[in-house]
Amino acid sequence: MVDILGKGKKFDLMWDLVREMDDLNDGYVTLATMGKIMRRLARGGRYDEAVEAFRGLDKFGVTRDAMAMNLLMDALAKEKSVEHAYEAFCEFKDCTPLNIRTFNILIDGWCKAGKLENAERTMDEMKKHGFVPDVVSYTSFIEHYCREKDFRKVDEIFKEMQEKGCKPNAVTYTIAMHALGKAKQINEALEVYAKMKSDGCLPDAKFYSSLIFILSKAGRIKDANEIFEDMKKQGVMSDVSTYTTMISSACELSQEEDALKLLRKMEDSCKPNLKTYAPLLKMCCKKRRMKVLNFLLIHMFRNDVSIDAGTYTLLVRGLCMSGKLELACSFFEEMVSKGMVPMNATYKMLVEELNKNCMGEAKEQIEKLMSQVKPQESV
DNA sequence: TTAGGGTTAG
Repeated sequence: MVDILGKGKKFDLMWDLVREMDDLNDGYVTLATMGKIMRRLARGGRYDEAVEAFRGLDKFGVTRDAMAMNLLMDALAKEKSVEHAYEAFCEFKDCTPLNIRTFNILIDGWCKAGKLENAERTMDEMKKHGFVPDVVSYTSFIEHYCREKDFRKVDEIFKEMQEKGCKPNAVTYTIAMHALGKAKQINEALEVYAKMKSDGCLPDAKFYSSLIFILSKAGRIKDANEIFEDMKKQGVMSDVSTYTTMISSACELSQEEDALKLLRKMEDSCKPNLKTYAPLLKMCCKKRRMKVLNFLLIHMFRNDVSIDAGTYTLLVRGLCMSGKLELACSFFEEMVSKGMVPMNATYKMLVEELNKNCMGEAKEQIEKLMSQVKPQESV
């Protein structure tokens, strides 16, 4: 069912159909389907309809249990509409089972929206319902204070967790360490790593990937490499994000050989994605390495990774800056032919360069292409 | 069914 939900009008048609369905459902509509419908509606700003879908669950023989409730809460809160999630929570809390996740979704939503008082109020409400705040609840608050760079408050929450006997986990430590690294407090970030180890909490691939990132950004390439080697010894497999971080760091240093070696090596354990290729492509444009660029495009094709609008933009701009205008034009054309609309700034940059280089014919071609696309769909 | 990173510019 979900697979044929389709996009745009097709989705609306399916949603109308589901709405008009009655007890003839016969199990075609499952909670998973309804979860996706609610998410899709919330994403389109159709909050009331998402709530309506939840209200109608009984009709399909789908139980309105805590899991169903959380799917609705998550759909609404994820789409930057924690207020709507809370409204729905108030409507259903007395007639639907709740669990700790229901509250954690709301707490995280309030924290991400910067509405701390509401987050605290929801935490109190959670306690009244007999749930004890867990590591996820506290981590949402830590994330909020990290975003605010209020590390004194972050420490306070760590202390509170200790008092309550709630152990931070790899996610909690990743958030704190990453934020300190971003705030250029690299030593404090490394202290978090030390504390984590002394607490007996095992780092995972995502944690290592963050650690490698902040070390690289701080220019501590040797340390980053050591961590990359060390994680294997600790029994944690590098994943696509670890490799992407390492590749991106090598590219920033223009270390082409190292970057390509990593790309080759990662294929033994995981598949590169668009984010892996982006820094490589950027480096090739900058260094005018057209043969390597070509190699990468073939590599991407082989790995079934197709170029998105952001990557086309990167290519067009990168090639413009390196004076490879013919190639820039052909990527621009390819982008448009795939139905993507270039940003005005990218278009202007290309036209300006073509002008400077007296490439009148190519300029006309680009202008003609641009006049055929709808500007409101700019990406 | 809940929490974790850069990623198009600069």
